[in-house]
Amino acid sequence: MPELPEVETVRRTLLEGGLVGRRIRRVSVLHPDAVRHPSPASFASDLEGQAITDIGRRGKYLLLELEDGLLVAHLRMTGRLWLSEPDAEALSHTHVVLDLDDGRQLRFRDVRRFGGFHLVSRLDDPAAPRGLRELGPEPQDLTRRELAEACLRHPRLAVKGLLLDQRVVAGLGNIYVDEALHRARVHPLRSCGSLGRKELSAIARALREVLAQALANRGTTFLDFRDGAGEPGAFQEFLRVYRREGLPCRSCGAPIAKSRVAGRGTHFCPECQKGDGSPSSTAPSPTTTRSRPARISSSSKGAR
DNA sequence: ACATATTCCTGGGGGC
DNA sequence: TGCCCCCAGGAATATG
Repeated sequence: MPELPEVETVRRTLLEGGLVGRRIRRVSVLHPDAVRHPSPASFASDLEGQAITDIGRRGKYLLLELEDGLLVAHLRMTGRLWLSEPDAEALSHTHVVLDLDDGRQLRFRDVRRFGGFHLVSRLDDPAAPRGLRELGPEPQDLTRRELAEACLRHPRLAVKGLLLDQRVVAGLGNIYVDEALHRARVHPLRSCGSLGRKELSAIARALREVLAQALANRGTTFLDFRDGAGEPGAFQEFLRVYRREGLPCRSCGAPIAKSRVAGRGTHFCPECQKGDGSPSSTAPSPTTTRSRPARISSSSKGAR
C-alpha cells in the first residue's frame, strides 16, 4: 500500500524514465470511477495535447505538473502508475491510459479502485482533493514542537491515530507508523497527552529514519506496490514489526504482538514498547496524568 | 467539536 | 475442488 516512500519512489522512477517533457497525445478512460474530477470526457479533452513539465509529491499525492494545470494522482491501496511500452500486456483493472508522444504509455491500474485522478488548475483549486489542501507538514519537516502542539489538540487520542492523521503529518500509513513507533519504543496506544518531550523527539526522529531507509530501499512491496518502471521495492525485508506477528522482535526477541488500534491492524513489541498509557522510563514530566490506558476500541454503543 | 464507525472495492486466505 | 466469509486499509462520509 503506497505510503510516502512508495509514492516518492514512483515519482523518482517516472522522472528517471523520462516522463517530464513528454506530451500527452491521447487519453483513454477505461473505468470512469478512476477520474474524480472533472468528468471523464473533460478530463480527456483537457489533458490531450498537454506536456508534462514536472513531477512533484505532497504526502501520498503524486503531482504531475502540466503546461496548464495539475494532474493529481492518489494510489490509495492498490494503485499503480507506470511507464509502459504500448504493446505490453494489458493488465486487468487498468483504468486509465495516457498515450505519450514518444510512443510509450503512462498506465494506471488499481484492483480495488480506491485510487484515482483529479485534474485541477493548481494545488489550491477548490476542485482539488480536500485531503491534499489540508495536508500537514512532510515528515522530514515535522518538528517535535509541531508534534507536541498536535498532541495538545488531541490529548486523549492514541498516538497511532494522531500519526495516521494526514492533517497532522503527511504521508504516513499503517506500515510506517507501526515501524516508527517501534523504533521510538512507544506503544501505539499511548495517549498523545501522556507523551513526554523525549518521546516526542524519538517519534519525530524515528519517522525520519524509517522513511529514509524505506526510500533507500525503494519502498515496501507485499503484493501490489510497483514503482514507475513496474519494479517492486525491497524494504519489506527490513521491517521490524509490520506483518511480523508471532515472530521474534529484532531488538529483544520477544514475539511481536498484533492488535487493533485506530481501526487498523497494529503490530508492536510488548517488551520494547511497554505501557499502553503509563509513562515509561523516559517521561520527564513527572506527575500530571496518572496512567490512562487510552482505550481506543470503547465501542460504547451497539456497533457491529 | 471531537472521536469513532462505516463505506468504498477486490483478491487472497482460512475453514469446512 | 469449491464456496463462504472475513480481512486488508486511505480517506471521505456518517454517526454518536
